[in-house]
Amino acid sequence: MPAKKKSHPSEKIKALSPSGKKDNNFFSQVYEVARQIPKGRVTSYGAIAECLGTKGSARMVGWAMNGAHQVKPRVPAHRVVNRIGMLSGKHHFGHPQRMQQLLEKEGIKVKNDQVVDFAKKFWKPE
DNA sequence: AGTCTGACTAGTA
DNA sequence: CTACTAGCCAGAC
Repeated sequence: MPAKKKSHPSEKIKALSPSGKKDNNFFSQVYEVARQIPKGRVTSYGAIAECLGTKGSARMVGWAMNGAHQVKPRVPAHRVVNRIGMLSGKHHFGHPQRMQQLLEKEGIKVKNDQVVDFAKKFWKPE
């Protein structure tokens, strides 16, 4: 029975220790940047990673996003897509169409799992 | 302790 | 254009 148990990184976040954990710091940074994404804009994992100084570790950003669903304050993970504007993370939402719906609700047009005018909607973190 | 996977990206063939 | 590889780093087994 091929049942791969995918643990969510958020478990760690939820049980974060105020004492200080470096992994938690990285996650927090990702969330912080993600929250700065203006409504109606999107960004890419690589952009966030670069902003954090960990360019090349875009995977870690995606991994951090995996736990963003239950992090408080809420993180607009739906505004984060891959470099070509594709909703690569839609499968990680409650429903695969949830992400697209959230984006369209904010004025982002999505077609075929891709953000329309991605270059115009793209927002680069500071 | 070694191996595999992953919401990524850039480069090469 | 597509296919594959390497780098990245944390977590699960």
